[in-house]
Amino acid sequence: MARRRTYPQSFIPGLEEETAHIPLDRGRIIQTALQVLNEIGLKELSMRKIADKLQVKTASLYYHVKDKEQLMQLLLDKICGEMVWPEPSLPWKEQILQWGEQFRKVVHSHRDAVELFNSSLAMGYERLTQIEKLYQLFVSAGFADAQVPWMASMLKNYVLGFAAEELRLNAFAQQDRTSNEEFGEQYSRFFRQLPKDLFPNMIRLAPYTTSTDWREEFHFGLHVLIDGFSMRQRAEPHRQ
Amino acid sequence: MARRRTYPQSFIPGLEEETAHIPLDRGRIIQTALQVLNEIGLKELSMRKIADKLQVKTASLYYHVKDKEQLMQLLLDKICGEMVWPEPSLPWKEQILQWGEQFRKVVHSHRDAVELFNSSLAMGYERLTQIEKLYQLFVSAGFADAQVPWMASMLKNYVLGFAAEELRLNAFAQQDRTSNEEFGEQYSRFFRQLPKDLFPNMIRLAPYTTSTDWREEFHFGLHVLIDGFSMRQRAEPHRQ
DNA sequence: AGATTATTCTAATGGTGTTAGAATTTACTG
DNA sequence: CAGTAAATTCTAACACCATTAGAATAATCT
Repeated sequence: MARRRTYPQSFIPGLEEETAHIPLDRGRIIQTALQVLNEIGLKELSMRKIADKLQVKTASLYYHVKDKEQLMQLLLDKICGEMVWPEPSLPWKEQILQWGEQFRKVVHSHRDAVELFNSSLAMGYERLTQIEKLYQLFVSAGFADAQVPWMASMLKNYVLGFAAEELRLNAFAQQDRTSNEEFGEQYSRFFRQLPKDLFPNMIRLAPYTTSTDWREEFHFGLHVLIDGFSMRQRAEPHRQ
Repeated sequence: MARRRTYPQSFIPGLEEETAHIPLDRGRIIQTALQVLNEIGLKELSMRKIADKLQVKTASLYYHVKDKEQLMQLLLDKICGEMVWPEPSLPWKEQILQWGEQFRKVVHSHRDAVELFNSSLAMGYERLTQIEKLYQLFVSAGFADAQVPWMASMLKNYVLGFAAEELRLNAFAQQDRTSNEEFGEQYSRFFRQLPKDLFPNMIRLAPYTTSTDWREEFHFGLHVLIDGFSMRQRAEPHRQ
């Protein structure tokens, strides 16, 4: 019914409707913040830049959001909402593999999402749901109650830690000379210049660390965890 | 030989020697920064506060150090230097246990050391040494070359991820009402107020997550990793 | 139409990392 | 010892940042 504010906009007939300022709300702030995050990264993300993109003064954000910290939590929860769950009818080992892949995918689909995960405790709705489903997975697989949160935490931390390392190396590769033309070359040169008597293993294993197949390494770790878990299974899975 | 600067100091005979300003250098900056870090945490740590504690203007730091980032790297490397290594003659599984305990100890002995580890690639001398020794451990245990860096990375990330969660919960407990009188109470109330139909597992398992024996949980995870690793051992350990 | 509420803006505060260039102290040399 | 060169620290500023109080404006309701 009521027309929204047209405000400090030069009057251009016909265009008036499109360029009219629509009012702020959390959803729009979160959405825009996520957009800016993907463009410039967490380190450069500021309230000012979010407000600028919204064509709004910085202080206006604080009517809809308490802190920058709270906004980051909301961002994180929004990201968690994109998680896709493995089919519960699958064997638990297969479910864990898929859970890991999906989680890694989510983390990768937003710049610096890892640091967002590592900067706060899980309290948002989507994030809690993620944990709940993971608990359900382990419980259905027949693990002891006391160990379920532990294993869930391990799995979550594995994916986050792995993704963090991936991104660190990626960031390092791009920050350096001439984008990423011949990165592996320069990175392995760093290893070769190390004192051979002090770092024999690092130098010998350099080929495996300088150019690794991330996907293969990721699955290797998942299987290590699955094997370690399965040795602590107390009973047959009771499919409910 | 040459006397150091006495500079803008009120002349008190006898005390002159003690209160004389000693010149800056990297070592002293790092040492003081580490001290300030333990007092106020990484989030509050600033160049200004480090300089203040050194009774020096902020800009002076930049003659001895390029960035804040570089200073953080130096801090991290200094911390890594405190690592104590397990005896190589021990069985590899025992070595991994000890390595994990020692690393966790180091991380805990400096406030927010975890975030320091997660904020940069390993390039300092001490940090590289840490990795080298870990590689040596896995190599001696008879693992395939290609897998050694992967397993080392997993182990390192496990300890860091675990410590991060420990500290997050700790920080949350203290930030809240009236220091830490009855934290478990309030934390478990949070779980009880969740919708029972959406988070059945979280609520049922709350007792295990609200008050966990950190040491027991930590060892549980280490053993999970060790078991997972041991299934990929290709040969007998060749004790050199 | 007037009053009330909801939302946004103006303007300021106190913090941050960093730098250029002046001032000063130290080390060296004749 | 005097004078110069180098090493080190300081002054002063810049451009950011998160956050807030209170004025100004828009939306809504009576």
